Amino acid sequence: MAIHVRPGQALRLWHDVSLALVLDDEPDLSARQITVLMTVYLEPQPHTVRALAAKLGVTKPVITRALDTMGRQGLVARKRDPKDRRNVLVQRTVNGALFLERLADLVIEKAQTLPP
Amino acid sequence: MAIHVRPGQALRLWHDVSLALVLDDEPDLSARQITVLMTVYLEPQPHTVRALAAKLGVTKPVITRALDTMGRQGLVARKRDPKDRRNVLVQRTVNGALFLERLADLVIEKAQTLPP
DNA sequence: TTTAATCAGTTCGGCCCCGAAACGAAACCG
DNA sequence: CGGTTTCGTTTCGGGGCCGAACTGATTAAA
Repeated sequence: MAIHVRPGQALRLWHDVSLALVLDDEPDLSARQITVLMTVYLEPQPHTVRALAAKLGVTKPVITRALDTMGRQGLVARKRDPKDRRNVLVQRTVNGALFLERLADLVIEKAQTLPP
Repeated sequence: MAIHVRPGQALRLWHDVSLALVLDDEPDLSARQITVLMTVYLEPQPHTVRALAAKLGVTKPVITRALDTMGRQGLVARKRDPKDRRNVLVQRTVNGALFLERLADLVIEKAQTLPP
């Protein structure tokens, strides 16, 4: 079920959602942070720091810091891998699921009200 | 011509586009910066610093700094309003239009390849 | 014409992120 | 075992963005 959009609609959609994210009072996530978050929730588990860094094309400290920040906001959680205690498994949380649910609703709402 | 998307598709679309933006080597724009940029290109001119700040719900220095950064990258230009020389008019550039054209293409491409 | 209002920009201290490099813990391996 | 690799994290110096407050320029009002 491919979705067809025209250029003006694509830009308008991206603008409207971005503006809504900027306007709400929660602190803005950076492009990298939100990409980490969505990867954790959309791609199959498990997620390690190393794998996330490779997938985004960034260094490991970037992932560590993103997990610090988003962990403080309760959007993700860390857990040591019991099989190999060098690994850290990034886990989903209720808060994170709710955040992405709201983002999805926002995209849907803005897509529906798109001018022709 | 409203566009209908389901939650999983909305998140997948946002993720795929964000990941593509993170992966390319150009420096990432912040959520505020990209919102300023799109507002300038999508909303009717003219755009002043004060009006942009009000529309995004941020302070004026945020807009000034965003214009500094994006001006350095050639995405927008500043021009004094000849009618009222206190005002700065934010103007579009070829580079900025190209950037947003690529963003629109990215959204369209990711929307087309969306799983059902 | 002097005063007040309204622009955008700058300054300030504080905070967060950046990549490269060094680090400690854990697992592997000869 | 001891040495090496592979984890994630921390440290470091540098740079950008943050809002509040202030500055300088321009316009409007009295």
